[in-house]
Amino acid sequence: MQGGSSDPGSRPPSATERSTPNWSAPTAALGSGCEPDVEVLREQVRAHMTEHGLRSTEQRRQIVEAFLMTREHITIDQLLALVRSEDPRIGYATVYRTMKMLVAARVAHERRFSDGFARYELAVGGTHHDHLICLECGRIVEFSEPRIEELQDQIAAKHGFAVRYHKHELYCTCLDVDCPHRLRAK
Amino acid sequence: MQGGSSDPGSRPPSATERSTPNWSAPTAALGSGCEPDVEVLREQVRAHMTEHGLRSTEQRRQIVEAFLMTREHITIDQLLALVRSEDPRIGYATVYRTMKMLVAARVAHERRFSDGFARYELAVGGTHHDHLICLECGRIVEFSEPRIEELQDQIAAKHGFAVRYHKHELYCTCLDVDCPHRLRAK
DNA sequence: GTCGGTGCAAAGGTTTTGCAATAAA
DNA sequence: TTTATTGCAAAACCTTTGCACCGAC
Repeated sequence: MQGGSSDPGSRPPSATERSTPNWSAPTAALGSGCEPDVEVLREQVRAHMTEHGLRSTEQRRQIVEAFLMTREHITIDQLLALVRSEDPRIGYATVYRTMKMLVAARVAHERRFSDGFARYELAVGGTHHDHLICLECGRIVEFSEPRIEELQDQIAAKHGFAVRYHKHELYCTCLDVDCPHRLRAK
Repeated sequence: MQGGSSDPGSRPPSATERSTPNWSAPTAALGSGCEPDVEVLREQVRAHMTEHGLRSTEQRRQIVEAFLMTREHITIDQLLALVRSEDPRIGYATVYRTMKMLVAARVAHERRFSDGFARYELAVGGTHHDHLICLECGRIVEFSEPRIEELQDQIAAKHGFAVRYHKHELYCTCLDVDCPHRLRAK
């Protein structure tokens, strides 16, 4: 569905309207219990920018704020849509560049699941985790299992390697046939 | 086949010379002990083509044979280089299309590690496995660990999901400082 | 006034597709 | 002859980059 975009000319010309896949709704806020300490992250951004002589612009502020309010694995497109609702003139490239900066500041993690879109999540504490992605309802759930990490290290060692980082993604379907999140029938 | 050009011009014009990364040498043959039953796979291809009314062309034969002789996780570029050494007129698109066919015939598995290239491996029996990729020497080692699979299922179930497929990649470095495969110093 | 940031367009890099020519059945 | 396949070029697709103008400091 194209046409609805509030600013046609600001995307790469060849790109037809991108449809961010059903994975992960772009909701900006969520009210779960455990809020990561956004203030700490905000301060981390500030420190990084000062340290590197980066300037504080209105666009950056908006993009960073939109991202910090997010509790989802958000795509560039979703983030762009969010900030454009406040200022339609913000461009793609700025969002890309700002997210690169946030990754460099260790405030965001970049994830690439198998749908071709980069996604960003808050880098909360030292929490390492992996992901479960539902193929039906698009939910992305984080998990961490020390026993798996342990087995990984053993496997690597057995072959003469040490694990530096890993990628572990479980592509799933809902067990509950009536899952309210389900988007398409199977 | 048209076009007399023996080689240049057969790639997409914008593409500068592609350098397949250091991962996985394109060697066509290898003499390890356990040869997968290539004859079974060949028959599977034949059956698939008959069943779908696909025609047997010289190009397809060459590409399929080159792939079946492979014991590595081969990229399109590597495969193209192999078949071009026999017939320089074979084009990119044909290799892509043939590999898609082999995946459909369940003779090849497509893998995408995090370097942007699709890789193909023989689909031997029902063997499921995951991969360990060395960041230094480029080796790709297959592993399978039932205890991990089990934990995965438990994790998914705990969240109300069932695993359909998964991706588990260990990016490693060699433990042996003098690893003969090492390509670059750390 | 400097120099980094922004927005746009164009380019990168891998994969896919449209099309006219070609060849398998 | 009919219809699938080929090779080429161009397009698709997400991301990055070049550049002129703009704005933070």
